[in-house]
Amino acid sequence: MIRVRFAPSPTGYLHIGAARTALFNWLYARKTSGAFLLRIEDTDLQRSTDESTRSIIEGLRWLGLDYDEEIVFQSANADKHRAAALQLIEAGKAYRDFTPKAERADANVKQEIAERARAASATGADHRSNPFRDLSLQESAARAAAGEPFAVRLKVAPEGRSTFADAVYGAQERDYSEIEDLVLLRSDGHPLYNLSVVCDDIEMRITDVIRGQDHLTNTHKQILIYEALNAAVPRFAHLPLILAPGGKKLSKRTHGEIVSLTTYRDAGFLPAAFRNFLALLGWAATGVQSGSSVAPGDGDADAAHPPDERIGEIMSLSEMVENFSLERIHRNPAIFNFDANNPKRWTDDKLIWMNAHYIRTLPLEELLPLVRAELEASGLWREEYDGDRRAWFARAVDLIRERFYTLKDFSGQGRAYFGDEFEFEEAAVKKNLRKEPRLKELLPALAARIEQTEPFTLETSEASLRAYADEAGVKAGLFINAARTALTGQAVGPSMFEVFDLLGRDASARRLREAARLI
RNA sequence: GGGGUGUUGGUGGAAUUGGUUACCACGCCGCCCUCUCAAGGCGGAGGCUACGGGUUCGAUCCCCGUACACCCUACCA
Repeated sequence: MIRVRFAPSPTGYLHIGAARTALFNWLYARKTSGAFLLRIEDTDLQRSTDESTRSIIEGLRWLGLDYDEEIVFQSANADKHRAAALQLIEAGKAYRDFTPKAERADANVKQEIAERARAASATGADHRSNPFRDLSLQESAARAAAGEPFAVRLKVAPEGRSTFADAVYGAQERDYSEIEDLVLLRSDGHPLYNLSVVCDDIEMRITDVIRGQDHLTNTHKQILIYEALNAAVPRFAHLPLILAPGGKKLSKRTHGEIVSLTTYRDAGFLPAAFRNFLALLGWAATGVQSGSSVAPGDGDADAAHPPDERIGEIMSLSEMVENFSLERIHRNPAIFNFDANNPKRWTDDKLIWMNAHYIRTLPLEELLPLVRAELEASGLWREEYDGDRRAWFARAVDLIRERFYTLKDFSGQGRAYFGDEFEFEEAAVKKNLRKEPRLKELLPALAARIEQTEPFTLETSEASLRAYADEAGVKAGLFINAARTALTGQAVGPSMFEVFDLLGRDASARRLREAARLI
């Protein structure tokens, strides 16, 4: 059985790239009827926080990615990792390195690495020239027993090469001479990343490791550890990275909240929409695109892919699962567009479009609870929306959702539909009310007509308004636009008579009168 | 310094294991619809498939080189 895992380190919020890795692991598990496990890699005690762990779990729940089995906390396995390292020493596959630990500042590691490499090539030193590499086991054990601190390094063979077939990137190989004797255990006894990952993956019986491409070259080192431990090597699939605009690495540090999953949740994105968008970063469901190569009148040619069976970009979770395959993941990095300085289009255009698409096409029953949550959060929710006015609420949401991009719009632009306290947009007041001074008298008169309209429906409200426009000698459009601003505070919105009908006679008339005061 | 991976219009992707005018979505522009704005429908602009060679009757697709980007190279993860 296929077993995959998502293994984030809880050192901050869950970001976009990690979320996609989780999604792909989940899709693969569900597609293959395998297991999707969650492991929190909290070995870096300095940086790991419970809050991050909670946000990761919340993020997965928000995305609808349920995990099987108990969460594994890597820190709980540290003793096992240490034991594994010590066992490798006994087996002669690792050695104690008594070289004093070199202190280095995080800031210039890259530079230091390059300098060290240059120096090494100048002196002819290679990765196997560690003086403690061939120390006898007895002497090594004796020095350790005497209390001398040591790190544990894996003994990498001087000759040969490591190879593996990546499900995405294909055949990979790396000469052993490129790989140093990697440290398994720090001199303070703390197990290091590569060891911990391998030990845990073995213990969790992971069959397929699906993770970011940034680990592609690390994989060779991990394979060496698997081999030293005599464990079966899993299959690997590396995912192309998601980059920031300009091809830069996505980073919490430089890009901040804008790459955090919670930002999108809090900004009113739908999990289904966000998931769909993420799935398209680095993966295409199929080569068959809706609308492509359709020969009109040639029914047979298209029989293999009837229009409704073609896979477009909009996919439900089950469609994603159905169509998912590692083979269709491609190799080049994807850029996730965002611009913190552009309030209107602060994140990827396609993501915004997709969210709007979901808002307007989701079955109403699925959207309603999401809108309810938004209204509750902004104090606009009323219990009657779930009781007497349930049908009204559904109709209101259905009417206004067409123009909305995020759930936030229901409490923002949509505010006037759910209560009397709303703001007037200055531009709308200017354009639709103040531009025609006569409206100061006409609006209350129109309100009176509205009040006399019986019954008050979509049709009768329109008839009344148009009739009064004729009498007053103005265009109906003047009243319609003025009414839109009077009733909703805005210059844009649904068909005005729908709004009259929805808000009802009394509220409509009242707001028309009140708006006259703004002129 | 070394190694790895990648490069299709602004963005995400497609192109049936080389085969006609490189396709779709988002974005952009225009038209239609119209009480506004969206949505929807229709149409358009935008690419010498990073660049330079090679193989081939033919290359987005295969090979080599260059450039650029990213990743790894740490007693970080």
